[in-house]
Formats: sequence, structure tokens, C-alpha cells
Amino acid sequence: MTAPARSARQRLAPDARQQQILEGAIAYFAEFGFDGGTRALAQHLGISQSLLFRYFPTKASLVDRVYEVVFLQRWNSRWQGLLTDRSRPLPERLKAFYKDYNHSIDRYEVIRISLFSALRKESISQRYVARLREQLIVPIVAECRAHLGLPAAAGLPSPLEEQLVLSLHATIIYGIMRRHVFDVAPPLDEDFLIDLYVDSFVAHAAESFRRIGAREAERRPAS
Amino acid sequence: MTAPARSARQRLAPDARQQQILEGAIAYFAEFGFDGGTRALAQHLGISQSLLFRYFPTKASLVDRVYEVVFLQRWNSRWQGLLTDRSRPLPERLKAFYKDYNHSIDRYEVIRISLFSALRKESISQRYVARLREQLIVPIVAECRAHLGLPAAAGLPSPLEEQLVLSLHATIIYGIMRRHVFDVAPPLDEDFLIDLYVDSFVAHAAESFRRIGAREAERRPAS
DNA sequence: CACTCAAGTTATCAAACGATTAATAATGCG
DNA sequence: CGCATTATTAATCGTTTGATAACTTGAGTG
Repeated sequence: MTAPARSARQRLAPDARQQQILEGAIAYFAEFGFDGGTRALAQHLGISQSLLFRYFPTKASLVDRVYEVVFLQRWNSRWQGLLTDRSRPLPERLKAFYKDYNHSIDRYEVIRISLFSALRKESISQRYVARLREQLIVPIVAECRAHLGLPAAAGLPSPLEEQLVLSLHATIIYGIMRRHVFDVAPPLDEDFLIDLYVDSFVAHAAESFRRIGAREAERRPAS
Repeated sequence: MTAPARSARQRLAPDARQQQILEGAIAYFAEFGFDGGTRALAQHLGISQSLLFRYFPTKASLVDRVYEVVFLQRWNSRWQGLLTDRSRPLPERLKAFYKDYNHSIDRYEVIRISLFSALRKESISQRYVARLREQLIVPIVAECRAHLGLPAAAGLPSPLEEQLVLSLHATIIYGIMRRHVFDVAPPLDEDFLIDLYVDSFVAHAAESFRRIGAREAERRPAS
């Protein structure tokens, strides 16, 4: 009646094995961080520790592949186009974008590995943040100015305007962090909340931009 | 002309040495995480590695002390009273609270150690989050209902209302994380931004709570 | 000024780490 | 079916880890 213990050693095609190791590594490092040992990782995968080094020459190279999958493979290059498509009203664009964005990064492995690597100050993490700023945040600032009938800013947007737009972004990210890092917050009616956040943001945008403009004018009186 | 190398071995009173180690450990673990080695920590402190174990029996006990200092010592028990003091208008209370809160946790060591320990699922981190919810978030929800003239909720607040209030909270926390974890975002006119966030939140609160009420009514039609 | 006590360091331990080598067994081909 | 190929593992290497033991040196006291 005992299940016939299937052959302890199962042979896989190299591509399949590499893929399996990579996925296992993502799950394992997301749980325990990148200081987790290769032996425990191998045990999670049901393979021997030394096999890892046939497919990845060093632990660091495996970690780098994990970074690549988590950071690069999860970026949708259509986001920027979606955000700047002025044939649709801004609130609609923001809602569509943040629903898609939320959907694509609201995963245990993604958010935790992002944080682990950011805390390590990995360059790939810094590049991700820079990309986020240049391709999403700065364009949203510009779209807000256009939406409000303000003149397009020459050069980079003002830091305060950027910060204001980030406050909307923060709401989404922090919700994901609460679920997967702080381990509270039930999975909840997220699309409804995104509509609410965006509407609240847009409703107050005119007043907020006005106050920021006034603030910056008073900050540099000699212009 | 060479500085007279001060005696390599400097003798300190036990209390002073323990304090010095603790502070050095906070700085070191905030930078490198809790998997950083005891040797490197000792080197940062300019002492020998074995001396650490005279003042803390194990590395884990040192880490626990670091947790205590970062989490418990930075909690102001007057926050709850400040938030629920209905002799002052709600926006004023929220602004005062968040300025103080921001000021007390916007520190490199605090935010990074909080994240490291949350990722490790340390129980002290979970207790902190629970306390945050019970003593700050839930009361703010109740104060918002009162401010809006809504009946006080029986028992716990609705999850959606809680999430809405957390969106304000997220704005503050995420700004701190951007500075100390993602290493972007200049230190910026924070009190001005907090005023802006709170005003924006309160201005739209009536509409937001109304929509949440409607949403929850439709979710459980048979009540 | 010598003596004592304890703060501090050097030297070392066993265990765990990433990584390598040599042995083993599963698979496909003739 | 027998054999070569190679995916896989067991055994092991040198380092580094947290922790301990034995030795050293600074400072206060009679």
C-alpha cells in the first residue's frame, strides 16, 4: 500500500531542468532572501545541491537570472502609450493603467524580491526605479498638467508635482506590500479601490497643483 | 606628524560599551541586513569580534535588542490621544499627527530595519503592524465617520474604509521608503506635502465613504 | 608601587557555506 | 540488447560563520 517511491533520480532535459531551478529559486529567494543557502534551495527543489552548479556557474549568476525575470519580464512597454493617449480622458487612462499595473506586480515573489534587491542596493533595482520615474511618473505629471489646462513644463517636472503623483502610486504599492510583506490586509475588491483612489486624486488635482505652483513661486522669489 | 595612534585597546565602562555596540549594530544591520557577519560588525565598531559575545550571548540576542530599540522605542503613546481629540478639527489633527509620525520614523535605520524584519516575518514586526492598525488606523476611520456625520460603526470598521485610510498612510510611508530604500527622492518640503495630502484626503472623504457604503450594501444585499 | 580584577584580544572550535571532483545511473541509438 | 552519452549524485575542498577558551593589558586600590 505504500506509494512506490518513484526513482529518486529523475532525469530531465537541460532546458526543463534549468527552468525548474529558476522558478524554484524565485520562490525560495522570495521566501528566505538571497542569503538563503544553496543546500536548502536544492532540497526545496528535490535535487542535489551540486546540480545547481551545473546549470548556473555560481550562486550569484542564479540570483542575477532571478532579478532579470522578476524585473524585466514584468514590465509592459505599452503602459507609457496607454498613459499618454489623449484621446481618452485622464481618469479613465489612470484607472486602466493602475488596474493593469497592480495586476502584474501584485505577486508574492515579485514584491518581495523587489524589496530584497532594493535593500541590497542592486543596480538592477535602481534602474527599475529610474525607469518607473521616467516612463510612468514623469509622463503622468505631464498628463495631469495637460488635463488641468496648465502649460507644459519645460524640462523636468517640479519635484513637488512628482511627489504628488507618487502619492497615488504609493497607495497601490503599499497595498501590495501589506499583503505580501506585512502579511495583513485581505485581498480586497482592488479594482473598486483603484477607481476610488484615482477619482479622489483627480478631483483634488487642480487645487493641489495650484498650491504647489504657489509654493514654488514663493520658494524662489527672484526668477 | 603621524597622529599618535591611540592605544589600540580602549577600555570602556560596560554600560557605555554595550550602548556603543547596540548603536553600531543598528547602523550595520540597517545597511547590510541581519545576515551581515559579526566580524564585519566588530570591525565597523573598531573592536574584536569576540567582544560582541561578552555583551550579547548570541547574535540573535543582539538582533532582538536592535528590534526592540527600533520598534518599541519609537512609538509615541500620545498619538492615539492626539488623533481622537475632538476639540480640534480632524484635518488639523491628521496634519499634526502625520508630521510627528513622519518625523519620528523618517530615518535610514528605522525604515530599513523595519523592512528587513518584516521580510523575515519576525513576530515583533507583525505586532507592530497590528498595533498600528488598532491604535492609529482604526481610530482614524472612526474619526472620519464622526467628522462626516456618519453613525459610529458597531464593532470593527469595514475593510474598505480601513483601506481608504491606509491610502493616506501609504503616502507617508512610501515617501520614506523612496528616500532610504530605493535611494531616490530628495528630502523635500515634507510638512507642506503632508498638509496637501491630508487636505486632499479630507476633501474627498465624504464622497469616498459614500461610495464605499454603497459598494458594501450591494455586496451583501440580504442583510 | 605592586597587586587584583575585569575589559579586551588572539587563537581556535565545530558547523555551514559556495564550489569542485569523481562516481553513478538513466536515456537514446545502433 | 549492449553501449556510449550525459544528467545526476555522493563525497569532498577551502572559507567563512557564530561561538568559546585561553591569554593579555589597562585601570583603580591599599
